[in-house]
Amino acid sequence: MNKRATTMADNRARLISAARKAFAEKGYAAASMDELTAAAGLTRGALYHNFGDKRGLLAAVVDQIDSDMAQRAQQIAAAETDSWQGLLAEGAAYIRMALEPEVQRIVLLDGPAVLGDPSQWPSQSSCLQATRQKLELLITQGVLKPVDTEAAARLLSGAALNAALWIAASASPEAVTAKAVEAFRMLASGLLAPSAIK
Amino acid sequence: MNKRATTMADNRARLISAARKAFAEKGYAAASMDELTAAAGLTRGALYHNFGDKRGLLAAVVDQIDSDMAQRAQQIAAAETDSWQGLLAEGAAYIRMALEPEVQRIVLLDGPAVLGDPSQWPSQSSCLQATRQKLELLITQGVLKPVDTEAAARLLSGAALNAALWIAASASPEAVTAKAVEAFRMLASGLLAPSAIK
DNA sequence: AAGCAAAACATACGCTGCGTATGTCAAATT
DNA sequence: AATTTGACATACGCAGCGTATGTTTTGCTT
Repeated sequence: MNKRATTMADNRARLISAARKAFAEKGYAAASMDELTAAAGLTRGALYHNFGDKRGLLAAVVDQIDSDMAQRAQQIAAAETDSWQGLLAEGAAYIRMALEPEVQRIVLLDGPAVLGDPSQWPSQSSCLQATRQKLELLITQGVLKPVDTEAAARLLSGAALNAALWIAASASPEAVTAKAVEAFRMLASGLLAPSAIK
Repeated sequence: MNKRATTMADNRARLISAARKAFAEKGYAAASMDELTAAAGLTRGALYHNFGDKRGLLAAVVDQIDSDMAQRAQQIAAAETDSWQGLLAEGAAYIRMALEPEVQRIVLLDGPAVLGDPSQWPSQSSCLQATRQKLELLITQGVLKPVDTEAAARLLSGAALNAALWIAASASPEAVTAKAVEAFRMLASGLLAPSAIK
């Protein structure tokens, strides 16, 4: 195999890894590219060659974290047999994931501010796509009212996001998480078809 | 009256006004303080004397816009006789207000990224407070289930925010706004007490 | 196998922009 | 009227991004 390609892939991975730490700890604006690359054992030369600019690096980092999140959510949702319970579990999972500094600081705060609307990202915000598919399934099953799935997925993810910001800023994360998850379930139940209400 | 105080208040107002424009058009990070102050007929000296630093200016701008929003929402909600309809109208109003560049770019994107959680702002995010009070009223009236009002207000505002980001990035804002408002109403109806469901 | 071309990364430079330290002038106080 | 206070301007230093240029290793060609 190509030695060039492997070392380059390795360097990219190390830069992204260092960026995840730096962006999560200092925030995008305060993260120094010199420190970042030095921590990865490289210089800014490697950075601008691989990612174009600082924004490009953030985009790569966001893409990676977003993929991780979607994968984890997939597993959690798959554990539920009922699709409706799966949706609720997924929402709760997103709220909890959003408590991690990497997710919150990078994906939820700096990401939209620097890169723009999440749905326009190359990853297309995998999380959004996943919940949307789940909603479509539930509608065909007659569990939900025939709502616009993109709209519902957007609002639900937005609700989860703000819940996370709230929890992260609160003094007692556990208690607040419980409240947030309950409120999330209540809001989501507004999508239920009349026949599906227990 | 003091001449010092009046001119100082005037200068503060002019700086905030110029900042609203610059931050909305270029974003917080890309807005130059030299250009900003020059546009207001002043220099950076006035800025650092009045607001401490760039963040301080953003905080002042956010505070002003947030107050404006709350006031406008108050009027809109007051036009509705039914409290429940008032809540829905207020939500729709927030979604529409969030389409304005000043609100979206400054309050919803850069604000949280630079200043942190909105509920910790000096204005305490007036919008959040307003919806929360409305929710409390509706619960005492028996219209809503006894949900935690802070949680519900947070998630609702989060949903409205993401709806706005979605609309702003879309090609046909009108059509998307209709979908978003409908989904918002559906989610909010999840808070309704069983007896209040028509 | 040897030389060549290309690419990955390092080094060096310039420019922008924030924050601060110092200066100045008007206004309020006495 | 003199003095002091304070609002704002001017001047400086420093950090950090992006780019232009240099260097070395790799992979291909003949």
